[in-house]
Amino acid sequence: MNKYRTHNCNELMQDNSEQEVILSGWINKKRDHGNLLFIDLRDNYGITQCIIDKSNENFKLLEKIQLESVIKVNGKVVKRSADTINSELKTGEIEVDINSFEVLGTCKELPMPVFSDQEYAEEIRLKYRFLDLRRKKIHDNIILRSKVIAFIRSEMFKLGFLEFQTPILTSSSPEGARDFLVPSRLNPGKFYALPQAPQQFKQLIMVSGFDKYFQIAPCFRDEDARADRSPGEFYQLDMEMSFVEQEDIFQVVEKLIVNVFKNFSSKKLMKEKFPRIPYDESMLKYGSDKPDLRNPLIISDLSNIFTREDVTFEIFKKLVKSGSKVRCIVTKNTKEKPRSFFDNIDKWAKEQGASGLAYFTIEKNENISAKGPVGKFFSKEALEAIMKITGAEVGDSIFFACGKINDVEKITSQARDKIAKDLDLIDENIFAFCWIVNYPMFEKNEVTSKIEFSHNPFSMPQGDIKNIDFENPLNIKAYQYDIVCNGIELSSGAIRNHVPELMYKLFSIAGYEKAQVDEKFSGMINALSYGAPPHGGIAPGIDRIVMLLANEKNIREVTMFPMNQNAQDLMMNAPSEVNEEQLKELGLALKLKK
RNA sequence: GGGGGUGUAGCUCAGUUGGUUAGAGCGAUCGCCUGUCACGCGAUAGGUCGAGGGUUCGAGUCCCUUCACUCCCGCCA
Repeated sequence: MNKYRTHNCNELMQDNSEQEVILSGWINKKRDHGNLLFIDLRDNYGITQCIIDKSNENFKLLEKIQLESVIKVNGKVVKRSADTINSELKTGEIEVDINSFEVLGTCKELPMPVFSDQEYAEEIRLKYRFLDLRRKKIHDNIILRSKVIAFIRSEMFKLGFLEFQTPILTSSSPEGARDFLVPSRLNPGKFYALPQAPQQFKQLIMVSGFDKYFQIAPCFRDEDARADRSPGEFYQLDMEMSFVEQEDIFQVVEKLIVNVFKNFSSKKLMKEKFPRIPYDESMLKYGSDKPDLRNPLIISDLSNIFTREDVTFEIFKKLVKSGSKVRCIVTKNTKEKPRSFFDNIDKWAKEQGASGLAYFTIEKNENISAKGPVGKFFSKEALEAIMKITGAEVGDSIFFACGKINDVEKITSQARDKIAKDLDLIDENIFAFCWIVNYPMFEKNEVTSKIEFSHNPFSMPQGDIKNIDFENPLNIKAYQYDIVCNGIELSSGAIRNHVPELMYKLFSIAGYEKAQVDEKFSGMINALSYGAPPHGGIAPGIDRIVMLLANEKNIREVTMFPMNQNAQDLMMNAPSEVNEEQLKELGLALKLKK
């Protein structure tokens, strides 16, 4: 018999009454009646109420023990009387009458209470993460994460995928995020990089003939944090398949995601076959390539309206003439909304750094007219044209933004979220997935005017390889796709370019010489010239999937030992300084900015 | 790199127009209490008001600088 316990803290029931048992766990809560003491004993599985009174020689000792101490109790299971049953607890029909106890782990005065639903400052939670993780909500989140990952593994094996590990110490790559660098002792002056993703390795696995690969892969990117983005490291369900087209990958991933979300959440899926939205359409209708499809608001382009003679909104007309765009959002039946509703949104837009949002409400007395600060600038015919383009009806309001296309996309995208929130249009009990497809292969850097890869340089361009229009690279689309859920980017993937000549050509457009490509991507470009199968894949973010399933807004709530916003681990004191010897051995000297 | 929010007891927070000795709940310590499950009751301890500087007869409160945490922009193929 195990010396610490005969049962865990969640399994004793009426059937066990009169049994002598041993339980071990943390003291979750004490209720001391002076001559009678209740102790809620907690372990990973649940809580059992234990009881002792002054007739027991241990009573005085047990009374004094700190919460969160670890103790072992020997006692007898007794049925509770009907009026003392606690229906909140699985073990609420019984209690353990303590005979003797032993302290297994003492506990100092707590820096933060464990048994409480209160929220605490992030700093203290992270410093004492081992205490924070005892708290029910986050404890359950971490267990959920484990179950989700186990489920995904099992589904992937069922689908015929093989799991492989890829190197953590690898080479730095010029594209993408900043790398974490690791100095090499045996090769002074040279550095490994931690992988931003196992991108090249998984393609090499395909070239090696393994057909279907997956991995719950750690990825490292040295970029600044956000609520849904851990600094430093995160996990992807990395996968790759040979001899597939885009649609084959969609089939596999849709099935997997639908299974996972149905299994681990009671929320409904808006559609089980995810809508496929071309990138250009998404940018127009939602102003973003990660639209929240729970939000019914749609953006329309009204630039042409501002070239009409019977529209006299001169500021916008002037901007449109010089190449700016006008985009708008229609809100249904908002004519009764107070002036403050509209002004707040305009004020909010200014706070976001935009020049504000113009608005009016469509009315009809004898004729169609527009009510609002800028309503007078629009003729009846112009309003009818706007209504035709946007689908707006009498009683609806229209918000306008004007600016350079990137700026106007950004502010209308944010306004779409903001207005929907203000009008309470978003159903929180839905997961709305979609595929964003047909990404452009290249984009122009606004600052340098150089052509750059817009996503993944290894993606296959669309169309007949022999007839791709390399003269107009910005028109080339790629077999590149993202999954988006409720406005959160869950993953991106692509059909890869497995043709070396084509790869060199695309890299040359982005300003890379052949020799540079050979050097920077030596492993892969070399492999592609020794019989590479057509292949493609995707890499859904595990942390974000669990975050959605756990209904959390912050990724730290589903990460066991996260770092803070400045990429510091407050519990382990990482990163830390190293001593002179270590630096010397690596051939490094520090030259810090003061 | 830039912008916003927060910072008062171990924890969560209140603190009025600048005005006496900075408060509450939880936690801790001590005492009372035999059916609680957020047990109850009483008492005690606990404060560099994030730090530094300034204005003022007087600063938790106003001003400047700075630090920490956090959210956002940039960044994240």
